[in-house]
Amino acid sequence: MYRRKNQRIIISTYNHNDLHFAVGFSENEKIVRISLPKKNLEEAVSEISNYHPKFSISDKYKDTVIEIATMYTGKPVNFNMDLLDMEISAEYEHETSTINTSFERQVILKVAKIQYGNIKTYKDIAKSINTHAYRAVGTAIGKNPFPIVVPCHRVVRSDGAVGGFRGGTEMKIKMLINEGLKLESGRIDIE
DNA sequence: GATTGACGCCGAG
DNA sequence: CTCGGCGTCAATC
Repeated sequence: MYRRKNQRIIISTYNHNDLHFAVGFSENEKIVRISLPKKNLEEAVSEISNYHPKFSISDKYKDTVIEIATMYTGKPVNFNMDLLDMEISAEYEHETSTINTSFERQVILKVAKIQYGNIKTYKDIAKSINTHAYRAVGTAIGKNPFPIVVPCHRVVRSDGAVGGFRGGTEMKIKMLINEGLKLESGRIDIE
C-alpha cells in the first residue's frame, strides 16, 4: 500500500456567483476530494489541502470543476463517476474524514447510486447494507470526500427532517429544492 | 471498556 | 406536536 499522503495533487478551482469551488486531482487524474462551495477561495482550497498538503493550483481540470458547480446549482449533469478515486484511504495520523473502512466505502457506494431528484433515508442506506447502525451510517456519510457528486444531500431522516450536513442544513435544503424536491415546514415527503 | 454520533422509534406530556 | 430516553453499532479515545 503506497502512501497517498506524500502524493502531490493538483487543485483546480472555479468561482460561481461568489461561491468558490475546489477539487483535488491525483497524479492518475482522479478526484481525491471535493470542497463544498465557500465564500473565500482560500477556505475552499484548504478544504482539500488539509488532506493533501503537497499541492499546486492549476486550471487543468477547470471543466470538471465547472460541471460540479453546475450540479450544485441543481441542474442535472451526467457526471462520469469513474473520475472518483474510491480507494482513497489517506494514511494521515489524525485525519479521520476519509473513506478508510469497508463500512464507510459501502455506505458511500450506496449513496453514489441515488439518482437526481430522488431521496433516500439513512435507514434505507443502512438496510441496503444489512445493518441497524443508522447513526454510523450518518457518521460515514458525514465523511463523504465527494459531496455534490456523491449526493449525500439526498439522504434525509426517516421522519422527513432533512438531517445534518457538513455545509449546514440550509445548504442541504437549498440543494434539494434546486433539484425540484418540495419541503413542507422543513420536512420532505417520504413516500 | 467508555464515549460519541449528519439516526430511529416509542411513549409521555 | 415536541421532547426525552433508549435502542443500536461503527469508530475513536
